Amino acid sequence: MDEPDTPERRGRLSRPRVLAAAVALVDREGLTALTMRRLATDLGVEPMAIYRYTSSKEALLDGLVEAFFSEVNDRLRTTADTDAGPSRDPVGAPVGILPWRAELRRIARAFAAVVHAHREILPVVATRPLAVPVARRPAPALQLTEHILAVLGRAGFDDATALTIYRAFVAWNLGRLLVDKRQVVDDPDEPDLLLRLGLHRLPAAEYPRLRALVPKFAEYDEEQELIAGLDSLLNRMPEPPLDSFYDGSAR
Amino acid sequence: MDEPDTPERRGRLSRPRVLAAAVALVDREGLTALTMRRLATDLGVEPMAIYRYTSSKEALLDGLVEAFFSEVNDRLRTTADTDAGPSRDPVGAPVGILPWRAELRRIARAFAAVVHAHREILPVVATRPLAVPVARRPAPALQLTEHILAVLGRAGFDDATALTIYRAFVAWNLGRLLVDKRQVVDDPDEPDLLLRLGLHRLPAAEYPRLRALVPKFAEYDEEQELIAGLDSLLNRMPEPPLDSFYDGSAR
DNA sequence: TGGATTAAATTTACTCCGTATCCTTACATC
DNA sequence: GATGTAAGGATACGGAGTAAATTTAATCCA
Repeated sequence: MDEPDTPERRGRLSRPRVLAAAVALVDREGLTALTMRRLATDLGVEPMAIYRYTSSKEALLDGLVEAFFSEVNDRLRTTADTDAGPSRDPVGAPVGILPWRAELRRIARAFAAVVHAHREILPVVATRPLAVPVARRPAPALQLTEHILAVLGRAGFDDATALTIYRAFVAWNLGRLLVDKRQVVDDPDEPDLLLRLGLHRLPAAEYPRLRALVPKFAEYDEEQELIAGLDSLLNRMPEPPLDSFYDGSAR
Repeated sequence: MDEPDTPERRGRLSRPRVLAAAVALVDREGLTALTMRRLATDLGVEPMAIYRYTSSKEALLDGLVEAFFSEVNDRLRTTADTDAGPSRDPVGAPVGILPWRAELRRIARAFAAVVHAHREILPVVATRPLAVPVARRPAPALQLTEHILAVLGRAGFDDATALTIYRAFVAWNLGRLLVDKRQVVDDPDEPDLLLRLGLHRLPAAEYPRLRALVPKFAEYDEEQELIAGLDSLLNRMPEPPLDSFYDGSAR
């Protein structure tokens, strides 16, 4: 009523724009800053306008998951670990080229990279599937699942084994990242290491080992442990009956 | 002002009582039902009364984590998988008796059992540590960590390896349970399997493998996969230099 | 015994959140 | 140009978390 009706009052918004703003807001100020009202302000719009592009706040969270997996898929499409031509598969450039183990490693790395690129996205990605049935998951998430199952199928695994591998793969990735991202430090501004870790709060009598080890909690190579654990989980999977078409390196 | 001042209007509340009510409420009606006001009603008290026992709602969530790990520890104390006398250790009955692998298996099972006993606790247990520094975690959680590190120390692992095992252990347990508890079904009341799974929502053209496999998503043995994966993660850990005092069965 | 002290719980009230409902505006179409 | 429609705005309501001040009841000490 007051605004000079700038060029496009109409058509400012779109689902991608809304999701992008939501992701940006969460990245900048954390999950608790993500409110419909705040997001509307960021978009220069009244709160209710957002509801044209997402039906509720819960749906908006699923939108974050959607954006997350889109980014994972993008990364898989563009950053091939190997040299191979393009592919028909919506996910993963070098389809059918990499042996299945290597492809799963590649996916794990992409997943981790996107998690690290968005500091507070992990809790959402880890917990929303507890509330959303498979068939209603965001398309990009389904595409990645489809891709993984396709890779395992092509490698020759039967259905049951493919699912077992899939579950182990997802569980390990999620669990690892949840552990990697756990907050260790108490007050990051404190210069003294002991105080920073809040060690004075851990009585040595009750927690001797913990007290001794906490200072080392953050000293490890995340990627190395991610891949090492993944390999040990995958190595004890029964080999596919007619493997080694794409993957001659079987253990 | 109206109530007949039943025996004890004073001293009705206590931290354990508040936490128990919170757990019960979440178990009965889910996490979203847990509001300060609702919890107060359940306790027969005005909302602000709760703040004497927890400083905020976030603190209340940490209280849930506290209650959770208490229960895990209780279970470890009382349900020994083996016959051994009592122990001084606050956690785990047969201290130093079980080889480290078996003890970790026992803990994993207890953890899973408690998760399954409280349908909506997992997201809280999985994500709160992302916000709470180690030194401020609830005592029961710290006790369990201490116990695990002690077991690994006694088994002869050096600090770095013990931490690596600890991280892998926690990550696997959390990840597995998050995957186990993912919602598969769309409408549980629908008698037709296809509709129940919402398969009509998954176009076969885009998701051929997914569509074929979703009906088998829930057909697996959770405990078997939990333990199998745990074993494969642990088996590739470097053996402790002077192991085999308690654990002669090393690989 | 009886007032003072203190702990426990209530009262009141404020701000912010999600969102239902209704309304206005501008564009596309004929 | 009338009309239908889609995008966004205005208004409003109930419920959430919680700060602050207050009442109530037990405890302690004279």
